[in-house]
Amino acid sequence: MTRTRWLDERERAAWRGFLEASHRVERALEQQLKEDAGLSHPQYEVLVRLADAPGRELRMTELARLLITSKSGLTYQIGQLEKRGHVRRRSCPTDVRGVFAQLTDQGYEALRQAAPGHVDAVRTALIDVLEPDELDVLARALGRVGHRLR
Amino acid sequence: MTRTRWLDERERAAWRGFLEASHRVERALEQQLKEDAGLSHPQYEVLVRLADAPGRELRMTELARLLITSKSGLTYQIGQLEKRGHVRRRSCPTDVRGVFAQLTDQGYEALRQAAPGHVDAVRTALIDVLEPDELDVLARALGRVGHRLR
DNA sequence: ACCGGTTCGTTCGAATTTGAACAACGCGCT
DNA sequence: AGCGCGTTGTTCAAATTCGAACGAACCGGT
Repeated sequence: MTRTRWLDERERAAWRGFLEASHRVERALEQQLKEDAGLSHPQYEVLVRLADAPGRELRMTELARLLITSKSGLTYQIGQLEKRGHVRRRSCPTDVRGVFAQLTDQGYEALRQAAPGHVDAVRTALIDVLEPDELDVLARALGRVGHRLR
Repeated sequence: MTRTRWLDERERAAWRGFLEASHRVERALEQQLKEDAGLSHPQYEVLVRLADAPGRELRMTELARLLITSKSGLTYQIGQLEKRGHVRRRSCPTDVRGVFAQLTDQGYEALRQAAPGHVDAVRTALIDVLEPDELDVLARALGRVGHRLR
């Protein structure tokens, strides 16, 4: 066990900046989505992932993995979205245990209506605040960060 | 109302990278802290902010602002930390409504013990994954992002 | 066909978070 | 001094999150 390598000025700035940015961006998006579309950010992400998937459906476990959430948490959110008719559950033909979460037409429509406001918010909060070169560095660096934590 | 400016490839990569990184890093830190120190990340941050403050104490509202959390949420967490003896409440002399949250010696000690493991985790998850120049860009860019959302 | 070890999704209880409502107080202006 | 408005911290109910436990089902090797 070696002595702790504390963060120097630059590292501390990067860490604090990352923390504050992620909290504030999350907060801003949450508020915008709830206000304009009646959706939480996790719920919106569910719709996005399903819309991008073949057949607009994904297995629960796979979806949970994509959303970086717990299985039980996803069960709850899918339940909520099912109540609203945005999502439907379909049992997997090849695996009795398996369950597909499938985006309904109504869910797709909800996503279509929510998307523009959300993208605007993402731009306002993050993207349009960055210079083009910063954008690339962010994508590469944070992509690596996310990748190494899988 | 102009037509929506959707995200192009680079922007999408930056956005997704940011989202995934923040979720995974948060998750990794939460787990490490809970496991090694019995503290949640929010709780750890409370201790840090108090330790850095003059007199090791801060007003509730000010602390909530620093932590980017709700006042009610802070009330809860301070209650938890008070139970453990890490924090004590002190009423403000110049404002009857005011309450100082003050770090106890025991709380300081808990922070001292938790800090090395936490810093290690921050390095592993984020800092040591970045190149020096990426570190600077991150600090500057995300610092701006956080600042504009205040 | 049959174990042993995984994997699947849900359920359950506990912990946490939030916003609204609230009571009490400070502050500036008349 | 008194009024009006903003602030302070807490309480409350509701929503959300997580991990552990669970029953059920899959899968590979025998």
